[in-house]
Amino acid sequence: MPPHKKRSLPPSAYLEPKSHQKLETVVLEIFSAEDFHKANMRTIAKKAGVSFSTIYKYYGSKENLLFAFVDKKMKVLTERMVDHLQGINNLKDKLRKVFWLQMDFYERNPELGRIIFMTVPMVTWMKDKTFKQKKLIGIWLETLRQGQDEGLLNSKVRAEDLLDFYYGLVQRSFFMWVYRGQTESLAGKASQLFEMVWRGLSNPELD
Amino acid sequence: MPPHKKRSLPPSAYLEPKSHQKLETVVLEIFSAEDFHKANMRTIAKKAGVSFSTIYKYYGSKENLLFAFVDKKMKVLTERMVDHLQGINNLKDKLRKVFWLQMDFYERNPELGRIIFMTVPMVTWMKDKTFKQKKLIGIWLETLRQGQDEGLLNSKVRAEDLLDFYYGLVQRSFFMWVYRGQTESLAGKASQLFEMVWRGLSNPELD
Amino acid sequence: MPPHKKRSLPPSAYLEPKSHQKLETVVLEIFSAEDFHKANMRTIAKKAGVSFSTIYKYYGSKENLLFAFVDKKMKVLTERMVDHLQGINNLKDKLRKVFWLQMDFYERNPELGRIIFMTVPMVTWMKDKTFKQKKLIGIWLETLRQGQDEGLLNSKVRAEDLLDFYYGLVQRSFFMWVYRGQTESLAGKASQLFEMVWRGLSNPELD
Amino acid sequence: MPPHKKRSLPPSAYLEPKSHQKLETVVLEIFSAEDFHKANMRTIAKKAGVSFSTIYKYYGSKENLLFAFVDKKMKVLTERMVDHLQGINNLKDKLRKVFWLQMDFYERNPELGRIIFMTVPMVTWMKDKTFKQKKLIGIWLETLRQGQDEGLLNSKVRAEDLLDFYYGLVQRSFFMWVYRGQTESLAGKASQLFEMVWRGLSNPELD
DNA sequence: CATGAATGAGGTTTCATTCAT
DNA sequence: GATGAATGAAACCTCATTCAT
Repeated sequence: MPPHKKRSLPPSAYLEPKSHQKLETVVLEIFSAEDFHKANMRTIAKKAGVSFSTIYKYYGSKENLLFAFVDKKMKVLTERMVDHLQGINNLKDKLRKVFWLQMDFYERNPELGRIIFMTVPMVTWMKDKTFKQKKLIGIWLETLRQGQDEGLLNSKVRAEDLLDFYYGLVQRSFFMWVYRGQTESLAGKASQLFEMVWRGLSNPELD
Repeated sequence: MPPHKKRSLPPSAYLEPKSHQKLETVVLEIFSAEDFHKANMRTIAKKAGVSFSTIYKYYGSKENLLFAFVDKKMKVLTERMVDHLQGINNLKDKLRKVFWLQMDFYERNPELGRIIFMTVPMVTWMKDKTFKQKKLIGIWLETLRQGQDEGLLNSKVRAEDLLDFYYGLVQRSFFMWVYRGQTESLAGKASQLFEMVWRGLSNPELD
Repeated sequence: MPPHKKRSLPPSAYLEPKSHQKLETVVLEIFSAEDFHKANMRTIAKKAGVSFSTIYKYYGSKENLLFAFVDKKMKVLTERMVDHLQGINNLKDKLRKVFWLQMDFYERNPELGRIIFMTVPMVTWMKDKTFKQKKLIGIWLETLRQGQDEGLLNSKVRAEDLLDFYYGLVQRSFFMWVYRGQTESLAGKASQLFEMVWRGLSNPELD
Repeated sequence: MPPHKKRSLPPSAYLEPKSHQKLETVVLEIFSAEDFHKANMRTIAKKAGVSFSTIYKYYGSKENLLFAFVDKKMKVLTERMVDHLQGINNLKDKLRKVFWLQMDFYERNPELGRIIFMTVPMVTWMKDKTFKQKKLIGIWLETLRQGQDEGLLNSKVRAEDLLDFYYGLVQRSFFMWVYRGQTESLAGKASQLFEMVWRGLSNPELD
């Protein structure tokens, strides 16, 4: 029984672990190198040593194939973020940590970042269920709203706008880091960049 | 003499104005609706009432076709931004104006925004010559550096990072505005959002 | 493994026998009906019930497609001619037999004759490897030279000219038979026409 | 009034004599070099220094353009043949002369021969009105029939078959002369080749 | 009337996806 | 269940021919 959309099964059920592992490497490599639509399924299959019919059996389509592996990788980051966002003590410290977490993660997984922010059109990406990140977003919004309620964060805009403010910088920073040649460390700049976001987010009346 | 790659000629020299106009509408419509690679050249030709061959004669490829019209539209925004950035008096007012300019522009040209930020992979877009925007970026950086020198803006990060901060919000705001259904006015929120950016950009020691 | 240019494999290895068979019929039908360049690949694919891409995968080009089938058909005639030309006993009887063979073959395969002599420019046909027919021509020349040596055939011209004399009639007869509406039997006239060729070929001093 | 199909007007009425002359050279050169369908109208126009729209105005189509010039050139040969065929005294001498005439003509106008026998599919050529050569063929057949009636020529076949016999050799000889590299003189071999045709044509009972 | 521009058709190529073994 | 073959769609490209100025 080919799993197709049943991605709730443990990954090991998908393919032989070896092929699965090889495929992961190849998928991230190929999709991060060029436009989504320039990536070639036959090349992927060949490089991974799996017949492309098998890939179709397990993943159903090019998009699903990509998303399966992106989702898997993103879960790691997402879970770490969830951990840090929940059970807030000091809001600023938490947000700083989460910001650094992301910068560090994309710096160490630049293929992931390239795929999410550069080679796959947002519009394609939006169709994937993982995009919504309901749980994560929920926690974010709750956290930010709490910050607003406590008078720590700017209340003149909706919590969603605060989130956009935050994520806009994450995305742009990664993108320009790649564009400018990945010279300095992304995570290294996280602290200073975060200070800027924080000032943007925080309640102006506190000053 | 079809211009092919000689895009230095005035746009009116490309095709008969009528066809050119029709093509513009259709190109923006089609490419903003879906992924770049799902747009169909034959459909575009048919809808625009221009022959398939003529399009290839003038634009040479799918990418060129899209970029020709995107570039043209972007010039309008770009020039307005250049105007407002140059000859700064009050830095904050200028940046606020430019921020509003962009929000307003994308709100009134959502197809443009969708193309740039959503349907075309960044990586494709980066290859287009318009992407670099040397002049505009130059003015931005100069402006921001001047602000840093005058102690108005945060000097702990490079001017480039300030720019990323600014543009990250522009892009994310537009994207989420579309994602959330384009209900409220983008330009309407510009003022409040700008206050946030400004706080992020400005010199923390001034408080 | 599609054979591409490896036409040394047995024909049955090319495509599924059924498609191959259907394609053969359609190719001969379409290319014999009109100019080579008026034959439409898409129509051929549709008529043969084989996909366009499959044809290109196996044959690579319009010319290859045509020649693959022409070559195949010609082999039958060629082999029969080789059989009859080798091991000569009575020269005249042999040549008569071979002449009849060709007339009969083209009468029963008029599409073949139309393709070779009428719809495809000689110049195109000459580029095909089958055109040279090294083996067949070799045997012909040897045969004719032997006839010259034995004093049976005219020795005032080269064996090549004798061959031209012979083949000129074959081609012209077929062509005019078609042009005049394919009314009488071609093979039926073979005997009398051959007597003329023979008189042309034979040693005038024998009379 | 563009002449289009009114090719009865004197050639000088077609285009300015200079362009006309230039066009003739170019047309023969280009169409003799390659397949009819590989000849490019734009190249022809460019080489001849005439706009291709003008060519279309005067000739209406690629085929007409070619045939106009081929017809013109062929008329010279045809008229000479007519002269020699009419008013026969000694049949054999006349046919020999006509045979030589053709060989010599094609040897000195190889582009013509290439066009007629090699680069244009017979089937295309047949559609041109010049192909029929009613007058010439009429005289030929009359001549041959008279020869049959006088007991000089073989009466077992139709006069048409005698003609095929004759023309088959002309065509094949030219073709193979080109194929073999145009080394020896075509006209030089005419005499000996004619002896062969004559023996083929002539009444076997005379021997 | 002569011309450059536009058109439509069709060859070629590359893929994602489906089919049949 | 895994695979190679087949399919269909669409980009790309070149022309003969027609159109509009």
